[in-house]
Amino acid sequence: MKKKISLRVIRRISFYYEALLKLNLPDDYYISSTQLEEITGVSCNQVRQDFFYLGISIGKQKKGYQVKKLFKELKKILSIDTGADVIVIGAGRLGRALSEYKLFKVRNINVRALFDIKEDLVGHFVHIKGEEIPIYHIDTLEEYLKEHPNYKIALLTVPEQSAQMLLDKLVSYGIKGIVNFTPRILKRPDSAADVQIVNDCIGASLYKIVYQIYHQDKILQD
Amino acid sequence: MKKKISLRVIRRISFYYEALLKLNLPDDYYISSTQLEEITGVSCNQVRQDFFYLGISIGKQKKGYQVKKLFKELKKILSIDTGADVIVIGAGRLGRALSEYKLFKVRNINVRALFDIKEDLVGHFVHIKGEEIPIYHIDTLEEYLKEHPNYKIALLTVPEQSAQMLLDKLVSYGIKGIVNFTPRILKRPDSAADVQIVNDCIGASLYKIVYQIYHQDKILQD
DNA sequence: TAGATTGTTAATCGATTAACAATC
DNA sequence: TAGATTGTTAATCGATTAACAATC
Repeated sequence: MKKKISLRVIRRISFYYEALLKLNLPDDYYISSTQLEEITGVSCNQVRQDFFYLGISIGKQKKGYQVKKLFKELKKILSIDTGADVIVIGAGRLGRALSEYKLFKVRNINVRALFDIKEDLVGHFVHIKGEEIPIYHIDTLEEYLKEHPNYKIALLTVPEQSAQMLLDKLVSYGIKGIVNFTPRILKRPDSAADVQIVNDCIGASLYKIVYQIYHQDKILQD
Repeated sequence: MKKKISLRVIRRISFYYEALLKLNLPDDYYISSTQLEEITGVSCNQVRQDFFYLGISIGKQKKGYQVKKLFKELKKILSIDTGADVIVIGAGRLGRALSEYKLFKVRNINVRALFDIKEDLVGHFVHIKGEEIPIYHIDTLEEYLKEHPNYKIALLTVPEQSAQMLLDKLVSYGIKGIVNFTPRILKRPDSAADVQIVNDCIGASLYKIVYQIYHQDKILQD
């Protein structure tokens, strides 16, 4: 039996980490699950359940969790000290917006290069706080990944027509994790059981809001 | 008791709709839940359960669902004929990327205007297939919403420091649904129980992939 | 008729919430 | 000690999967 980690747990762990970062408390301060509830909106029971599930048992009764220790545990789970290198396939507006996404830096997730097929993008750079991330031609992708065998993760932001083809290529080049931001549901090639693929549905939360606003008549009152 | 609609159901309904659009089948073709499974990856049991839950009972035994009727039902749920008008607060890269997001058009979700505080953005336009969407100064937002009282939904893509302040303003101006794309968890003002707020966590699926790739050692085999 | 597929109910699975003994 | 807070188990809730009678 695989121990499963759900997207929701990881997202909450991110919340705890980011909230803690923002509060900028002294290392030896003790924070309780109730306080974490106040700043993250996640119930204190859920907080403790998450910690229990992930084996974080550093709490002191009557005090809470020492900020220094808690940081260490959260960083471990989120691989923040190791960091992660990612490449972005598709240098359109979405690809570039993701490349400069602020929270990726906080999480030590580093976009190393973008790839596109459009000649007028190739050769340019995306500027991120002093750093310049190059846009390469998609034809050089295989070569690039041979030179950087430790880059394991790709974000896919290409037009949907070429999405599945590029996913298959990425897998054949040795990529192990792909986040699909295209509107098409992509499937993992049968040959690649060890590759993680997540379909990220960008509009989903908006669609829910639209439903709720335009179907209020149908929602019964409590 | 409110009948709750989960984000997941709405997302799957979107999948069915988009898949059907792409296939471009004749109106009188009958598609089965098994076929829907093949093209969307959602199990046929889940498909029928979703239809049952939402009151779609147009199936014919041994045949399936008539494409024309199914389209009609899905459109109704997704408010596609009515459409939805939205505004975008924050005209940075993410705000502009969302404004031109292709699937919003498919869903008849129309971005009508963007708002920003930066003088060098104000007065410009975001170009979307022949349409030009204006970027206005944030100070004109109240006035703008008075002129467009039927615009009920806002996407929030501003820097996190000003996020909660702007959310409160949006609510006070009469906005009824807000999708928060900023990295901060925002809370609904106590006064506004009827306002829908969804926090959209952009990186979450990437974070899950990072976890799985860097913690493979910890995941037990089946 | 025999086979296929729906609509619906029941069973299972997973995630959240509640409860509480332990103890600092 | 009394009060507070953890770690952990149990109860609840919700979502998915499985099953199957109805029937075209």
